[in-house]
Amino acid sequence: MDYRAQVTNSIMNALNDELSSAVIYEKLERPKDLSMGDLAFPTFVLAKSMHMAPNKIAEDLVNKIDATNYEKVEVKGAYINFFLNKPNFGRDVLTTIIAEGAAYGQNDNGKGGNVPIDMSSPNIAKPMSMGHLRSTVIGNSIAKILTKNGYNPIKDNHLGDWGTQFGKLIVGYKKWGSEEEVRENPIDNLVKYYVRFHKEDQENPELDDEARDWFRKLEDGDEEATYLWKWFREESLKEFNSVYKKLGVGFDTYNGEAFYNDKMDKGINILKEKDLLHESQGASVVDLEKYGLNPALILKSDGATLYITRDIATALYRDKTYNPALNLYVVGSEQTYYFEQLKAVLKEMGVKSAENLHHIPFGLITVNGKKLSTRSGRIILLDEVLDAAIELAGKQINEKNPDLANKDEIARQVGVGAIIFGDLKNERTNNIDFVLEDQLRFEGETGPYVQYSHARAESILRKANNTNYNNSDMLINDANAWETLRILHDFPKVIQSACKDFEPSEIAKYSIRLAKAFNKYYAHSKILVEDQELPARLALVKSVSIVLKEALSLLGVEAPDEM
RNA sequence: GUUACAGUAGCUCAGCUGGAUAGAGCAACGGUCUUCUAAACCGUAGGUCGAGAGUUCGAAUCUCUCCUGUAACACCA
Repeated sequence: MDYRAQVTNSIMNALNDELSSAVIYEKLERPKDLSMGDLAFPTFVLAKSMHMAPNKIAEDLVNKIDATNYEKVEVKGAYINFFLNKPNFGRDVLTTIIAEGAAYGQNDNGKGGNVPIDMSSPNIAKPMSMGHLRSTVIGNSIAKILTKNGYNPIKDNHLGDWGTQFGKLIVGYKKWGSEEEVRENPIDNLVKYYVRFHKEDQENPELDDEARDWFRKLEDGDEEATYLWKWFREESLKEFNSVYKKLGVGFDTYNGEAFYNDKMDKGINILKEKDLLHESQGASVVDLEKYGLNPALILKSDGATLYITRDIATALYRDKTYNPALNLYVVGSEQTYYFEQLKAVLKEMGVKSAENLHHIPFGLITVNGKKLSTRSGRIILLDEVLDAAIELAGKQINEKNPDLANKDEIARQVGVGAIIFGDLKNERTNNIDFVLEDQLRFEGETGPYVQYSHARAESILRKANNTNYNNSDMLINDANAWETLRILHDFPKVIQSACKDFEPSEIAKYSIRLAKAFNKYYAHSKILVEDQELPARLALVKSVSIVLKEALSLLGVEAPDEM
């Protein structure tokens, strides 16, 4: 039921066509305070045309409004405040949620359209750091939100498994490495070679030439180079997958950069056919002046490809394979300019999905204000952070709920939940200066707080003798429950908005609002009391449980029934 | 230097397309477990919304200028 439309109608009927219903609908606002009602109409807009003071307009108008469907309609200053009929509203909301269950809030706006999501994308032979967490977790959540909105997301782990760094890696491995070392501890040792390479090439710049040679060999299909590349890739993936498992994230495809290695000619040919490629200082560029952008470098002066060459191939492939409704790239905000260039180049090429290409940027993670970088050794290992969180969650369980069954698994859900939720709670684009203690908080507005609220709801349902709320009249006469009911009603709207903005934080904030309202209700009203309203109250608790669990699920966070 | 993004309580952040006395969470101080999980709830304290102009009935929110911070800016990704 659209209560905003109902209020709009009430106002329309009291007016003489001074405003269109669309304007009224849009002008209606939600008062901050419950004491000011549920929806409010500010009369300022009418002041000019009616030549009256807003306060006077409000007083006149309220007398013409038919208030029978409301608890009451009141004037306060220039505002007309509508108080909805709480029992009816509550019954509507609860009936809907109980009937729809986890599907509550689902819509079909996406009409099944394919949405490839470029996400996670760790680099082979480098450890996954907190930066990759962001792309992984944001992409994963957006995929779930898209599904809830009727799209068909395709999570693509666009592995960084190609590029000049492999030349460097091979040089490093051959000079200072050994097979045993890599077998024993792949990523640690590969990183060691890589870091050493960067240290030594400052003294011996000819190392860079060697690295370039090796990368050329790799591109040309040289046997040794290819063998090493494959091996490094395989070992790295093993480690990545254990982290993904811990996080509970999966992918539909792992089409890394190498996958597109033999698919780049097509893009280059289109560029040539359309005469978009120009030579500049020995390299090939596309001029983007009409977009207000610098030229995009497509081929290096030695003819080697670049990131963008592969991204063009990727776009062509996705265009052909998926005919995407949306084309998403969850990549750090430092690449915003690059994606503007990519989009412009694709537009010039006439690639269809360029129009629907969205870079979904997220803020940088720093330590003491400094950027992370593998080669300098300034890095936060994702796996270590997750383990620290899981360990702490385990400790908390031993203190608070020592008899809990399945402790390890729940510690994982809570610890990982804290990290994921912490990442998704705030606007994507905020930068984060990493402090471990900040990540390991389980109180206040955190993932565990929301999980705990859900577990409390489930606990009540377990203790209830019968949960036969299906036959309930769903009528609750309790002011303490009102805020919770209102928030439950908002869920479908929040799902749409989060999808439109590609913003998981909207879901996270919503889940906190709901958890907070429910905890308040829980603290002020006794639920398990044998009276007439018990079934309705249980329906409310069940609804809270359903929606909290679903909200967390949209974030990629699990909701244990006990913790 | 150019461009982009940011500047709100001690700290971390919310404040939707401008609207009613600027909100949370941490941290501080105080209160609430013989009764549904205290990872909770309730209260106290804490702010010239970076500065200044402008638009408007009305600005943390829109426009401009300035200050500060971060990032990007051709052979990395």
